[in-house]
Amino acid sequence: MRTLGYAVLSLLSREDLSGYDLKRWMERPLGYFWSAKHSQIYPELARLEDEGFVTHRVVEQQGKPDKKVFAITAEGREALKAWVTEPPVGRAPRDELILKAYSMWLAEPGAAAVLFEEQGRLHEEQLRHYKATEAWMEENWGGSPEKMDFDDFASYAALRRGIGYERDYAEWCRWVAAGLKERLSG
Amino acid sequence: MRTLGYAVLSLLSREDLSGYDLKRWMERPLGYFWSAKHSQIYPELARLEDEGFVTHRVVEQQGKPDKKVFAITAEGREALKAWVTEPPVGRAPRDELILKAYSMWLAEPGAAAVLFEEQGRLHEEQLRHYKATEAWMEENWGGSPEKMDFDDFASYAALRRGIGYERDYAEWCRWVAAGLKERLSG
DNA sequence: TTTATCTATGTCACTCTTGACATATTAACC
DNA sequence: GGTTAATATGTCAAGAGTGACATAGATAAA
Repeated sequence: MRTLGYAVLSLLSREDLSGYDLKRWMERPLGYFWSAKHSQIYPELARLEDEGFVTHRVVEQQGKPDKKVFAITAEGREALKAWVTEPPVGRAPRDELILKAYSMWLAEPGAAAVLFEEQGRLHEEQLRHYKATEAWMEENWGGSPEKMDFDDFASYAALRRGIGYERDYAEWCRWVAAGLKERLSG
Repeated sequence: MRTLGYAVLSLLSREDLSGYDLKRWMERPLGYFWSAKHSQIYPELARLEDEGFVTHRVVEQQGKPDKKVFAITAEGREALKAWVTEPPVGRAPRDELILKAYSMWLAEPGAAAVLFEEQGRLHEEQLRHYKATEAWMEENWGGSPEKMDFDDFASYAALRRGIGYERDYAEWCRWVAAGLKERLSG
């Protein structure tokens, strides 16, 4: 099975969801580390159902169209559990901003500094958002990681990676921008 | 043009290279932040030549097959320069290990701890490699970033992002593993 | 002499992913 | 009554990327 299938199962292992619900989780917050569009999700759900990893029931709603709510099966949960402790398949890292940094010597230092300051602000903004979520989790999930339920700790751990990433990325952007500004005057 | 084209131009802006040379740069060190296989590189070179961004000449070698050495054109250099200060196109981040962390509550804490310790070691190893390169650069390129040539500073900046990334990633892996071990005993 | 390896260049089928197209229900607003 | 937006589910064409296939010159080792 491909990683997308496990991403879907990882959400369904916590809660029954429709394709539309999954689409929104794949935007935020799961999308912060694994994203997919609805054009991938609906065919993937059909495959997972073919393979016996999920089932669905149609739910009628008032004020909204009917929906198909998917649930993970015992086989699905077993497959997901087995996958969790397998080493991840190595993906080629691709970061366009680092590539731009590698070529920034061709550009005007001032124009490049603007870019890295802008990007730094974007990462700082994302960091603030993550920090607010972290504070909410710590308040509502027992104060410290050791006291959290295991599933809450798993969510908290994923968030902590996001915090580290954005903090470090923002700092690097500021450092690059500062280095560029030195080349402006002296 | 797609990012792959600019990755190729970014290498050719520093040095004339054959498709085979580019392939090796795309493994290491450029591959640390933008990678491509030779099956992508050769067609891309043909496209770049069609568009007038590169030219090539055939070079005969002793003891090796002939090669086509590519050089960036003035148009290619201009296109690359303009691209450098444009904001990067947002790519969907995908990190399978964070997805595994998000689902680790389904697994045995001990088995999951083994995974995160393993992955932590891999990131520490990459970090050591980067740190050795950093030391080499500082020794050979003037001691500190401000004293470096602009193109050397650009390479150094790209490396510094890698160092921050691996350091922070390794630390997160150790932190997750420690949290999992607590759930083993108490 | 055969085999393996490195250099060197290319093509092709397949998978993954995206963006556009397509349709339908219901609510809210003008 | 018409428009817009949110909910809800799907398909399809195209692009990006990988792995396998293919060929070939030259060296070195067995």
